[in-house]
Amino acid sequence: MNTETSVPDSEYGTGDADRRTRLVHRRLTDWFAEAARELPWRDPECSPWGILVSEVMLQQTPVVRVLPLWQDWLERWPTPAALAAEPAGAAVRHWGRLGYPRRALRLHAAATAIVLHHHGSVPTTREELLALPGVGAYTAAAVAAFAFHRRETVVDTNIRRVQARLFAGAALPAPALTAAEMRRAEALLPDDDALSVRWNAAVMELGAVTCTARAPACRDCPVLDACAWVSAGRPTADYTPRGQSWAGTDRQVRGAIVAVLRTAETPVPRHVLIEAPVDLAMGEPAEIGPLHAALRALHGLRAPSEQHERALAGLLTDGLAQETDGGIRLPG
DNA sequence: GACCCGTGGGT
DNA sequence: TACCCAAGGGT
Repeated sequence: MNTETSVPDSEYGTGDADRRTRLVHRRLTDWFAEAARELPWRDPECSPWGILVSEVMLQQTPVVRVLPLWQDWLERWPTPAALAAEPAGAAVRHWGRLGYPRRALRLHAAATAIVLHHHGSVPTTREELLALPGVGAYTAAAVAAFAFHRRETVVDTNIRRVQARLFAGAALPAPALTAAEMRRAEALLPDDDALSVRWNAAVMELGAVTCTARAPACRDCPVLDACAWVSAGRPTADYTPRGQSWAGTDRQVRGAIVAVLRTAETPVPRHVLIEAPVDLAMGEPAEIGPLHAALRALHGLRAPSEQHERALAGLLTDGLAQETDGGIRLPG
């Protein structure tokens, strides 16, 4: 262990945290200091806006797919004001295939709110952040902690899983976040502001790269000897997660429709979206345009146009699409 | 609390 | 192949 990156005992405080907790604090923050991935939003020069954008993009989306989009996004819209100056449809268009395009809509709305209510600067407190569209309990705490160095109880899926294993001896956390988990996370949070930020980042990182859901790399774990789950013989989870259905669902159709709208230069006639051929021949991806690629995604759906009608109606209701004289397009 | 919301890579 | 999973949020 690199003692140069080790945190002095004094920084851990002498409060009620017991010896084991302090040991885990030190092990994980030391491990993080040397093993952390160099992600651009972790750069000390990264703006709070850059961090907020990263947190929204990372909601339910792996880092590797966020990286290129985050770079493009920040170059195009380096400030909340820059994004707010554009129509919401531009945000959805440049969201690309990141998934959950409503996040782009909400990020645009958040940028607008930041301009209107915060003079264009990302607010610094958890409460203010929580009021922004698309910012929930996790994201508000994460931005307050990582952008503004505040002591916040950050609880994401990684932290939940690590703590379930390390302290509860369970393979997986409960299906939904519980009050008990929140209390445990609060109790584990180091008193010191700066250390608490590192702690949050470290636990999250451990869950992301080592203490993973599927095949945890316990060999590489810096707190292996303190892990209750390992001590218990790594018992399996006492429930089976419900899979996310997709094939044949409205979500699939919505995704295909938005994919068409995203690449369309002009409004798309309604009938093109509703009566998309379900038996469109499969072609070489390099030989077909984005429009056809999206339509191809509809292949295999037994869904009649009724489902397309429903999906489109949902998109219009959600503000992801608008109807004009010429047809359907992204919101203006 | 249950359910819905996209997309693609790993196993 | 089919299923699991990913720095969640909103209703």
